[in-house]
Amino acid sequence: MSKHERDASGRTGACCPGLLTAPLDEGQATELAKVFKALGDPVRLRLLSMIASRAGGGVCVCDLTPAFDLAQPTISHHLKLLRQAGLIDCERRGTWVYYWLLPEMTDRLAAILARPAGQPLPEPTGHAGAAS
Amino acid sequence: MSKHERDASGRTGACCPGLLTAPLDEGQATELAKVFKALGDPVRLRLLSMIASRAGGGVCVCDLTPAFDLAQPTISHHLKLLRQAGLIDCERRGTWVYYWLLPEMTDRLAAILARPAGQPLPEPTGHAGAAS
DNA sequence: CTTCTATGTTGACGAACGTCGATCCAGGAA
DNA sequence: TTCCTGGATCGACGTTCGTCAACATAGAAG
Repeated sequence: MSKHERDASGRTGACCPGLLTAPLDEGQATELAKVFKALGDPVRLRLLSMIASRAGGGVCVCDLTPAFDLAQPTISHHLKLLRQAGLIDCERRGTWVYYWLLPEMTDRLAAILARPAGQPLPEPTGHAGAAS
Repeated sequence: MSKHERDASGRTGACCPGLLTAPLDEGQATELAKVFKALGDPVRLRLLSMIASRAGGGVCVCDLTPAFDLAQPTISHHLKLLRQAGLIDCERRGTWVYYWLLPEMTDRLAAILARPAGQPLPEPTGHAGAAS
């Protein structure tokens, strides 16, 4: 089921030291954008969090669907996108299909968004007083 | 310039301990999805990385535009989306407009995507041998 | 075999998105 | 003032996305 259809999963070419330290090239940006785009939908975010927070063995689709006011094919479609983004994987066990998180991808995103240590935070020029 | 038009910047209601530990509710998901959607475009990712990697004082739009094969209004539009997502802010200095990163937002995203410590990684039930 | 249930797939529709040309606004220079 | 330049806004176009109903598929149970 998780055969050859991952688009932006494993290899990025490098370890991606973060997009906050050096401008990333077009290829990296395109690949990363696919994953972020997969996260750019409330339904998929909730699906991912429901799957990720169930730490054991995987979550059955039949547990996910009733949490939404959406038709079953819609849920299936969102799960497919999350899978193609390399964020989750799935397996059929008898009648049901179970999904689980691929923490490598979320780890990678977290590392990319985190700044090295305590980046200088370039001397507030008078602005930067935005978020609470 | 950075007045009242941020949509998903500051307050989330809580500190958001991460979407990997507990299923997030509809409101949190909707708000988070706006930010991830802003990151879900290669051009915006490159813009953000170019802005973020210039640690001092901000980047002029005139330094950003020539890096893309896009018309100037398109770049302006992408910058606006990044600003509405609370990821960057800008200021006019004379003739030019300078953009800079709002690290609070990227910090928040990184924290949300990171798992608490070394999450159990739920005893591979036979699957989980997917990636690489 | 047939039947039932749980999911994935297909095709279509409206809405949102990315892009552009044209235009407008803000500042600096003459 | 009038010009010019950097950047934002507007309106429109084609593409992509989210959603659904209909259908297809995979196992389990008769």
